[in-house]
Amino acid sequence: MATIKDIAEIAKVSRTTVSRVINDTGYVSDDARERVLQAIKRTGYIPSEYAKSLRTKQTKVIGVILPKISTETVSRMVSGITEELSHYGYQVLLANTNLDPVLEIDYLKLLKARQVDGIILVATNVSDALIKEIHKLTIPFAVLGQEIPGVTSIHYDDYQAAYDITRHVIKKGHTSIGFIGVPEADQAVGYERKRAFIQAMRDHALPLNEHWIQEAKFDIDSGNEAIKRMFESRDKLAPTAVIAVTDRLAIGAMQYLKERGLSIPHDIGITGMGNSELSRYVTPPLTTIHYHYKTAGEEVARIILDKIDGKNNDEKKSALSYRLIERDSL
Amino acid sequence: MATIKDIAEIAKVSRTTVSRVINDTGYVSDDARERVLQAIKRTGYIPSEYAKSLRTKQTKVIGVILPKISTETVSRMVSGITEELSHYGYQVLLANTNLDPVLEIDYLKLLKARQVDGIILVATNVSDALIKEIHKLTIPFAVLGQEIPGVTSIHYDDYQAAYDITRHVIKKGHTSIGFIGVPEADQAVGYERKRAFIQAMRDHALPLNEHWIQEAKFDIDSGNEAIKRMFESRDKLAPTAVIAVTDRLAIGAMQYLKERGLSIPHDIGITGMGNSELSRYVTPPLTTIHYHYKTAGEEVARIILDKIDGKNNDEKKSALSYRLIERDSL
DNA sequence: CTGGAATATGGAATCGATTTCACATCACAG
DNA sequence: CTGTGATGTGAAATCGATTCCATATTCCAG
Repeated sequence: MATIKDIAEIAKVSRTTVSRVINDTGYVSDDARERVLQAIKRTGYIPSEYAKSLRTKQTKVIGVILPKISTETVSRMVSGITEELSHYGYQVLLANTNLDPVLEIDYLKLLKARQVDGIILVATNVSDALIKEIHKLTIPFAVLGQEIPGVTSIHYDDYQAAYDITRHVIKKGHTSIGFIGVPEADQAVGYERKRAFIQAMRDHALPLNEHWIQEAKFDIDSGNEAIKRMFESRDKLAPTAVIAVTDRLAIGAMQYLKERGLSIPHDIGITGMGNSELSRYVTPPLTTIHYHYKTAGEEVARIILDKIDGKNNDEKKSALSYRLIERDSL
Repeated sequence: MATIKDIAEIAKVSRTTVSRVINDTGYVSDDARERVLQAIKRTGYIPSEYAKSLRTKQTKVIGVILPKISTETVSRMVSGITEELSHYGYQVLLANTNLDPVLEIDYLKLLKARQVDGIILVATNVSDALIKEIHKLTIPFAVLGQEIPGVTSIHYDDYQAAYDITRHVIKKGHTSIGFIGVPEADQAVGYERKRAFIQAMRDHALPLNEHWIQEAKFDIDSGNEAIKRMFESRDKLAPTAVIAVTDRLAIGAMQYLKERGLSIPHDIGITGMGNSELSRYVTPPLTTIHYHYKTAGEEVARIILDKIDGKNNDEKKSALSYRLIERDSL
């Protein structure tokens, strides 16, 4: 690999002048510029980003920490992030934690060592240890998907969305409504959505049957098992509609209902949340909430860039919009 | 941010000794080591990766160029790559080209400037310009998903897989078989799979109807339109089975067939390729080919690491296994 | 008790860029 | 013709680490 020194020698100028040509700063005679440009072309010289970063303290890299890349939600967010950042010459250093909370903190340190210009955390569960570590950070930082006190974050209005969909189900005439949630450690999906469901039911003076409120993990099978528990509870009563906090959960539940010979939405209605691609192509298509994941990625990228530029350095919250998508499952 | 110089001053030793403690090399007295460790803890010092890389010529970063992150195939591959690399302390710098061939080459240069230790290209269409650029590369390089002459690559045995599924359809008793492909610029999915289909038909002395061989793009709607063209050809004949080169194409086709009131697989059978999550949950579930995408990611990561270690520096091809998954759509 | 190996430490060069500063030349206004 | 601002260039410091080499001390074998 050629270095700036080689170019300088070939072009018979100093390294300083080569640097001036590359960065288009200061005064350079046409003659010198031409010789440098020729030398660069001949050697295929590319300036080392590492040496540059060492000197300028700018890396043009944003670290992105994510829980698991191979989910639709996350990959759409990342897609938005990379697209937006690339417009400004920034690149993304990925850190995939695979849902391991220890790795989350490790990666935070690793990214610090790489002196990335900013860090975006795509969050699901947020441990106290992580929050502590985040507050120690001195570089621009933002969270996507959850709300963390004192930290800039883009999150979905999970409460309102879940409230809306519950009200929608009620408006359709249902009074016996089941709920499939996830552990409350996930603030947004687990806690907020459940709280909204319960509140909406109370606000409409509808009864809450404890057997009808089930907790599952994030996968499809888990949704299947959760609704099974609902139907096999001793009191032999079953809801006429079920709200699942994710599409996959809803789809798992639909499997069970079909196996049991129940017709959707005739015998029982069901709704999901997330508008995954899956939700559009199952039979019947799933009524769900559409979140603008990619837009959220773009948004958080812009916020980080603003912070790097020194604008907008204070904490900021923003909730992204959603919309209810009515299909045939309810 | 504290630097090695600060630590040296606090611990009253030279920078050399601090470096020795950090990297656990050479001789350091227990006393000195203790003071350095204390200083590091007190200041929260993290060595700069940039400075280190500049000196050692090792970045511990692998560049990954991909066409589009938000597809299941790619995100599963990336998941395999990051997981495997993280075991060896490597990180991934992502370059998302969003299917822009110009960006592919730009990113290749960008990654070179960052002096990544190796580059993995997840490929769909491979232009000649790109191949030329690849051959100029001096750092470890591997391709995932396509075969490029003279370049280490992991690819799927697309020809054999497509041949197998065609034979499978024929064995089920079908003789009038349609095909939905993609442009042949995509060597693996477009060219090889089509070639295999045609060969299998010939080998079984079955007729090829030109109206029944359609070309589509990669999305679901495109599959819908392709089969529509098949059914609306003037000769009024329709195949009794259709092979689509991707699951999404197959799913688009299924939509059309359902709208037309045809029963799958009774009136017409259909198959996809890829075993996307979608394929399992559509109705009826899709017969398809399962590829081990994540395993492929792990495999290519290991190959790159071997190359970095100097082992296995020569060109290498390897084809990953697949298996036919029979479901109810055929 | 002496010489070589093992232990311990630091000075200084180095990696490849940017940036500050000093200096040289030139043009032109007054 | 002289002073001043614009133009052009390079020497040297700098960023934050690693590493080679020199040097100092200690230890033990012969």
